[in-house]
Amino acid sequence: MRSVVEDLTTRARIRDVAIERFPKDGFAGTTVRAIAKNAGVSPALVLHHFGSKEGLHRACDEYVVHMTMEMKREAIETGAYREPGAIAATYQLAEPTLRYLAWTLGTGSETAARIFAEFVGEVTVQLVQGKEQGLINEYHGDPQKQAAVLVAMQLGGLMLHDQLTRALGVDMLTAEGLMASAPYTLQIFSGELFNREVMAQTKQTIEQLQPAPDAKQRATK
Amino acid sequence: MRSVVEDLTTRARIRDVAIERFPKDGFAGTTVRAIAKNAGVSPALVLHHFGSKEGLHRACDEYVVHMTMEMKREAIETGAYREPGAIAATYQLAEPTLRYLAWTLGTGSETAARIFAEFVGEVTVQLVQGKEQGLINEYHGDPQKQAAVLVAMQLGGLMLHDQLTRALGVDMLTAEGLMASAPYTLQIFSGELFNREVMAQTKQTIEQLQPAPDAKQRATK
DNA sequence: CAACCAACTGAACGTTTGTTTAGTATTCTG
DNA sequence: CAGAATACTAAACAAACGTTCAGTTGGTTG
Repeated sequence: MRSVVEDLTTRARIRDVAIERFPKDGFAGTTVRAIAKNAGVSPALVLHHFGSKEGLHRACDEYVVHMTMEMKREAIETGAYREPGAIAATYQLAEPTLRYLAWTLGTGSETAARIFAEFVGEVTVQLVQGKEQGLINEYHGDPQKQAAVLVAMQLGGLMLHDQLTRALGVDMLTAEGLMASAPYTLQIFSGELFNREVMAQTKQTIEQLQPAPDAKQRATK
Repeated sequence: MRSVVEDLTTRARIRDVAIERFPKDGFAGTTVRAIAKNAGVSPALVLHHFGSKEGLHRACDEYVVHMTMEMKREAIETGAYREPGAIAATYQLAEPTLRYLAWTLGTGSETAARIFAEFVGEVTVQLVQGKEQGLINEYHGDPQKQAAVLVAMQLGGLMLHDQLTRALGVDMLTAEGLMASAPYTLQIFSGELFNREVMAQTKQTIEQLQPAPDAKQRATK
């Protein structure tokens, strides 16, 4: 909606400050006055540009969603990412944007649902297409559900970036951090971590405990 | 610290209301008055019991951490959980407790770090011991780092419970939800999802791009 | 029964909150 | 260069905030 050219305006500066502060102190915990002070303007100007504090929140959401989609689209076009997919590309976003993204996902807001659904949709396509191309062996059950579980796993690393950064000793919001964690992720995904027999047995046990996918509406115990 | 017996007091009721509201509206977004109203007491009583709003926050943290550790200890003693470990047992906690846990993990607080480290510590032991017992084939590099990545993945499902609940059609904060997602998780962990050759190639590419684990302190780019 | 202590409330406190309003610079437009 | 729109501020507003304080209740103890 807003072009990149006019994106260095005072309005943009205010928004960028908000994007930085909201994840840190929460929405209610971030005051309009604090944002204004950080942006070097009066509190009234913040509301002049965004109507209300909630309006500023919406503008931040929109911007971050826009940037995320843009980054993914670009990554897909240039092919500059590898399996398991779209999320890896996200890490090319600026750090505050990533922090905001992780924060939003945890709020359970409508924006969070939108972003999650977007990721799931894309990974679903990658699963189905990948299967045809031989990149994917076999997904369990519904590809959309398989994608959702996969996306949740990947985003877990994003949402817990602070903890992972400490554990791995590399900033997880940078490409370097993603690279550092990738071998560990791949070790898990490759099936080389857990013993095959134990897993197969566990899988069988779980599937026996569960009703068949068709048999719905059973009385609870 | 506090026994289970005296845990149905007014004090406990106030704390339980706080545990329910903090994840929903955030710390700053939850008012002492709202908590008092929900607990059916005066705002002054909240501060009488907990000293301050921040004191209430600490009490909630302590309680949830205590319950989490207790649940894990019990699960380990009875052996009532399977790989990949300690996190699965956590799902036996009450739903508000789980929501609070997920929220805290996202705040990056000291409590979050404590809980994460606790999980990582336990999973690390499981990895090392599991390898001796043949349950674990081979972890990549440092077992603690491998555990951290594993824990982050698993907790991703917890933190994104709202989204996963929608995607899978089962409440992810119940044992039923965990069971429903398990086959999808296992499909990923078993190595049956992604093509082996593609993964091996990706792994090799990444390891080539990275310096050897020993060679530290290289100039950036 | 007196003395005490913890549980609990109503009312008020000073502060901070988001927002409004009236007005001043600055920039665009014909 | 007049005029209109836009960018921006200082000051003030009512509402809501966390917290305090003085006081009441109800059970326990000597």
